Amino acid sequence: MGMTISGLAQSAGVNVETVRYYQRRGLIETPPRGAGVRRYGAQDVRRLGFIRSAQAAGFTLDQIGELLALDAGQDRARARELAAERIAALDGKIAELQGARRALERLARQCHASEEGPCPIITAFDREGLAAAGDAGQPLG
Amino acid sequence: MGMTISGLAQSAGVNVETVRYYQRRGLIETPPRGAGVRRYGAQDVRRLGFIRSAQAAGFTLDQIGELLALDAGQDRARARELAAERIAALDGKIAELQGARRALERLARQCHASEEGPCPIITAFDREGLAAAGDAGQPLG
DNA sequence: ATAGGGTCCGTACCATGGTACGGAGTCAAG
DNA sequence: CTTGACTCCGTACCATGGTACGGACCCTAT
Repeated sequence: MGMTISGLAQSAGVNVETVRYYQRRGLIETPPRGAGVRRYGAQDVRRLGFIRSAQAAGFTLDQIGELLALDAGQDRARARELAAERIAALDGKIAELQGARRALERLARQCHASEEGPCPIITAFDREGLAAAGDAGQPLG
Repeated sequence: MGMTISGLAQSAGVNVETVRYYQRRGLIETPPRGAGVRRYGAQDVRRLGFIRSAQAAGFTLDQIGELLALDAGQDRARARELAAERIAALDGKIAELQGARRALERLARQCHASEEGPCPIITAFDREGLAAAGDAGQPLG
């Protein structure tokens, strides 16, 4: 007769409270109570797994809600649109992090190079910001 | 006699409330009130600029607090440590995002390739997670 | 001296993704 | 039939980085 909420939670390695949170968000359906306690099945396990996978791809819970709705509606165009948006956002974030990484690494190398004078890692932020530490950074806000 | 809080905020392009927030966090010192109103100088402008620059490198406000406490360049070893930690964190995050990006792009291409059957973008999450962009599944609960 | 604007301060609220708590109900075992 | 574990539910709280609001106060110009 199916598992209880703790079994469902365990199947995905999440907290019971997290499952309940997803229910409140409308991502997981809340089955009717069979004699006081709700019972969950393979359907729900898959749905929870879907949510965790989509989260790993960087979708927000709101977007995942939309993906779940698309599944019912067979709207491939919209699914592609969401994927494209996500890819663009990922590209932007990756470039930003790479810029910060390059600048920081350069500063760390400079700091290692000499123990004289003030630390370049600190003075770079102080004087001109990360971007001025080299050719590396983006003009980040 | 220096600028008021709104001048300081403008100098860094931030909200007055943000400056006050940084004061509460202990990142910016709160000067004594001269005749009812606090006055800020070049020191404070630089400090605020420092905070924004370090933020652009992905440091959290807590970490920035520590950088500030390193007293403008005295403890180089700790500064390098913080930078190294940040670089490692950035590397991890970049790899994660790149993985998600690659998987999503592949799914989007598959989805474009045919209009038949269920959308691969959806079924990939459903069946096995992002890593395995395989074939079709049943609709979710 | 009075209107208007800016400042000061506590406090509450926003998004995001949960986590924790307390009381009541329910269920299975002993 | 009681004990202990689990469930249900509302609600409050956590981190993170702010944003907004309202009343009291102060500064400057008219």
